[in-house]
Amino acid sequence: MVGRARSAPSDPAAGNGHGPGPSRRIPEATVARLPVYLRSLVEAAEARITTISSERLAELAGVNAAKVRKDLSHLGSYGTRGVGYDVELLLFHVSRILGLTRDRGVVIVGVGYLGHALANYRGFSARGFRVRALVDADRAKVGERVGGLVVRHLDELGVIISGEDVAIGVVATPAAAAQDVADRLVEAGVRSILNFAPVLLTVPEGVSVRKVDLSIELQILSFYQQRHLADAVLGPAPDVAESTSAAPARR
Amino acid sequence: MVGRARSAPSDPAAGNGHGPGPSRRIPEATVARLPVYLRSLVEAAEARITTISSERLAELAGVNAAKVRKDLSHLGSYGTRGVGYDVELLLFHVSRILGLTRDRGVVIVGVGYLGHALANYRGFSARGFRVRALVDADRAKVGERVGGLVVRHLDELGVIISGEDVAIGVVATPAAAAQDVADRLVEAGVRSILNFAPVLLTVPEGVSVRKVDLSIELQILSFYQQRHLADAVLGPAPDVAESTSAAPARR
DNA sequence: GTTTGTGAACCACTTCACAGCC
DNA sequence: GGCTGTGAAGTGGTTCACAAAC
Repeated sequence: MVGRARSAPSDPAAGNGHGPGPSRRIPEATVARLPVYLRSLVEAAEARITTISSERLAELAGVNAAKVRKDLSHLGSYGTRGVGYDVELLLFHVSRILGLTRDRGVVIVGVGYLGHALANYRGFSARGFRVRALVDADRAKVGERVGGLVVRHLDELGVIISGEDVAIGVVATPAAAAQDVADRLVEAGVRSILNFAPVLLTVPEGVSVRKVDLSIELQILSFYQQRHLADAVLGPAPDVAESTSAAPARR
Repeated sequence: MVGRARSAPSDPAAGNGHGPGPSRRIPEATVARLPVYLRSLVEAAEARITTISSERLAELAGVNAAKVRKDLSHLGSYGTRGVGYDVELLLFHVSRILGLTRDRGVVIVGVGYLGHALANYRGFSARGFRVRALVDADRAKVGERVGGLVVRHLDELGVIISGEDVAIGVVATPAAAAQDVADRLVEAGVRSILNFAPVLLTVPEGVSVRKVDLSIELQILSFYQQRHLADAVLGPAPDVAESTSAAPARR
């Protein structure tokens, strides 16, 4: 999702591979899994587990153990052979790599049903994301109180972002407004955008966009469901099996 | 996300490559992009464009032209050399492959803020997804009217699913309830689940799960933002450049 | 004995580059 | 001349399998 041009072979920020500090380039696929490991580690810590093997962590995260080890090896060498990983230590390093040691301000643009849901979502604060402002283009909504915040007008975006230390912009507007909102966010200095509108946002280099599109997810499910039905009718191929992101078992 | 164990080389459902009907196995990555092409094609059709090149479609979809051609070639040979693709024809075939020619019933489980947002989301019906029922475990919410539907109790799930022709279940409950809800959906015959709860769902083989996790997306953005800041401080490597899912330009 | 960390093999996907067809 | 469809090459990611470390 977030593309990243590779840097030159001589990376000045490259670490030594086991000391503190981020080591080398972390693959995109690994980055996308770190939050999943983080969640599993938090669960383990809450269950008073102090040490965890790649095998067990893989199970909790729904991936394969070799992948866990390779992923974690990109962060440094924080495991102990014959023992496993110290949960608290790993928790700390994964958080650090993800940049979760400092809080990050979030502004939500668009206070429709989705904006309401996001403004009231508890999961954000748990990981250090603070919703600092709600903004809407509709003056009728300005002044309304939602999730402990007062809705402000879109035109104030610039002031809000510089004043409130906002790092991430969430676009929860209709498709037609999304590009304009993204432009304003970028203009105001936001370099990370989470887009819920079903449109392709165009942003300058250096700005990261991730998109969440309900309708696309349903269409993908529809494809596999249809194909599954076809298999059932025609008879599946000798070893056909459909599994899931959730079910690591691929036999 | 939706894993798919490869079938044996001798696939009985394999087509001939250009006639009607689905041809061979379509790569997962391609499936995930088809909805994006579909959206671009709808836009083109609305703009009265009758023919489109892979170049132009790539631009609209935010990918590279060779990828568009390879992706579309998996569906069959629906373009004309020297001309491009007929928009309506391609629209039809992409819809067909995705299984969007028939409507699909959706049940939303969990009528909190997110459930409300989903129940009122317009984007569903446009692609043939019909929200047929809303369900919640909280009896206080049962009977409430949301988005034109009356909330029913979770215990009625089985009856609702068989009675209303529901193909897809959307889990919009708190994390703690999600696995139980998924089990009930599967039990009732649902084979496609869209999960918004921040937990790993375990489902039997043959059931597809796709997950949408807000908090994970924010954490990924956080990683790239932090890394970006580090670059700025240390000075980027000679040809470092950060781009986006939205910006195909990778120079 | 157990479990990590990692080369090497493997696989899926992307991109190139051009033959084939309009 | 223009654009698709596709082998071939390239890239990134996964999985295997085992030596090293406890």
